[in-house]
Amino acid sequence: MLSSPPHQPNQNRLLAALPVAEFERLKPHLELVHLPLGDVLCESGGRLSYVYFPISTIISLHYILENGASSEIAGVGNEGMLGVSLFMGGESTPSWATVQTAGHGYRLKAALLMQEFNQGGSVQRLLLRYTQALITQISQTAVCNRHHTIEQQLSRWLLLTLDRLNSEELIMTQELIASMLGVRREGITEAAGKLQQAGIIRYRRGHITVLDRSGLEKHVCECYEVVRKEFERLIRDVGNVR
Amino acid sequence: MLSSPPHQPNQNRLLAALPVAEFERLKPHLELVHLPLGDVLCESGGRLSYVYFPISTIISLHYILENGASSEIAGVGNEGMLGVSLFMGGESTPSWATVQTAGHGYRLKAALLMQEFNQGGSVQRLLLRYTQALITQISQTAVCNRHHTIEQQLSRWLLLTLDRLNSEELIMTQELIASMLGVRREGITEAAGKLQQAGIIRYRRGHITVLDRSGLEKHVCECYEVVRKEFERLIRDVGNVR
DNA sequence: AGTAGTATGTACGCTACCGCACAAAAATGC
DNA sequence: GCATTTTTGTGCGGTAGCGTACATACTACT
Repeated sequence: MLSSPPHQPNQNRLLAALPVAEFERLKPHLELVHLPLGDVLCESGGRLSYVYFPISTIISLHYILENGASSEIAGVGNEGMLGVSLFMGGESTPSWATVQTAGHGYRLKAALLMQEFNQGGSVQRLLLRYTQALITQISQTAVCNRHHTIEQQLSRWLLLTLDRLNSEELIMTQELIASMLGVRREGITEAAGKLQQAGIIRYRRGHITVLDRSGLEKHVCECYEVVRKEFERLIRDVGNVR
Repeated sequence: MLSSPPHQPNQNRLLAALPVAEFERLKPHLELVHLPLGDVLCESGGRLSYVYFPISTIISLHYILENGASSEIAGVGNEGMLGVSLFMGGESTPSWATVQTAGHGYRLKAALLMQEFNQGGSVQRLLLRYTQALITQISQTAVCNRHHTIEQQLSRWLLLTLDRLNSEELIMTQELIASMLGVRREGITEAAGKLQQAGIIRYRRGHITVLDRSGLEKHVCECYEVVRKEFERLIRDVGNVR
């Protein structure tokens, strides 16, 4: 691996949406970190000492059931942050947070975020709007789990993941995708096989390349678009908030 | 129907959890309303002019898909409120809100709630904690949809509904329950039949009576308990918030 | 180059749930 | 009381996805 690409806090869309004054105030406290695949940032019921603003990493929020089964409820990429339960007042959640795609992000001491949040104003407004977008994502996951096929769900998941990366290629085994969607690995093999035969994706041992994004958009269920639009609506420049 | 039972704002646990000063300030503005079954309080993308604090009514938050299929993502009873999107800053959500159980509740002009919320302090803290509990409920619904049987989900749904009512009897057709859970009506007939044979419930045309609550608790998946505990933890007296 | 380990492909029987069709029973209205 | 409507019961073929088992192929290590 050659030298890392340059990272800047404003590559996180949430941070970038902050007014200049607040952004500059937070900036000196933002610490660039690399998050390796599979890293557990928060266990069920655990407390975060930092909040994370992904740049090139994706963090998965998921549940693990008593029988060992698991499901992702939402993902967090450069459009968002990990740690909303802090300012929501619960301090912990029953979900887990693990690194789904290795990469960089900025972290910020929880206490500092709370300090900003409690001043009200733009930071608070923005974080709450982001949280609402997260609620939409979780809700849509619930509905999609109920009514759509694995192939549709895989398409949704791929598009959402793609939107969070600048690349067309994801480092991701079928096993891992399966555990995100809460289905069998074989189910992903089959669905991915269909997408590959349609010329939409190509994959090889842990690497999935999307060849035809618009083809994927034709395969996906409505859930993708609902989530995407809601993020667009809710986390544009906070100055636009009436 | 004889005279209605007396209703008091503090029968809503969220209102009851407010400090006295804030409660008294809101009280004169709370308006008792009766909500009939099926009433649509908010369509997808619509805005609320009031927020609602259920007493004996239950409001269902649900999605309707393009193909007409639907699923509940969460319910709102006397433990909560309808309208979190207002203070979350989004003003609308892609979900619908309809009355699942007819009954009474208090409503409050959206502007007045916003005024209280924006003062920060206890009201804000409590509402955000409630919103986090709502997120847990939605998340657990997503996971439950994926991994548990109709019988388990029905049990979960019955218990959550019972907790919101003072009665052991729900006015509810199997058709309606099916559309909440996003499954076929026949699936509910079958699952309910099993519960009836086990002596746990009894039903007749739109009335379901729970005979053996602890039996139901043995049938249910873990999802019920996770949601219940999280509500307990998050919306006890707001004075307990550290 | 050979080997161990990991990732993917495939097959087969099984189950939960679906979609549909229709019968039976209970409530409602006239 | 009788007809209509609504709700619930039941049956049947179809299917998506599961659990299991095992084969194949790619990668990495020595």
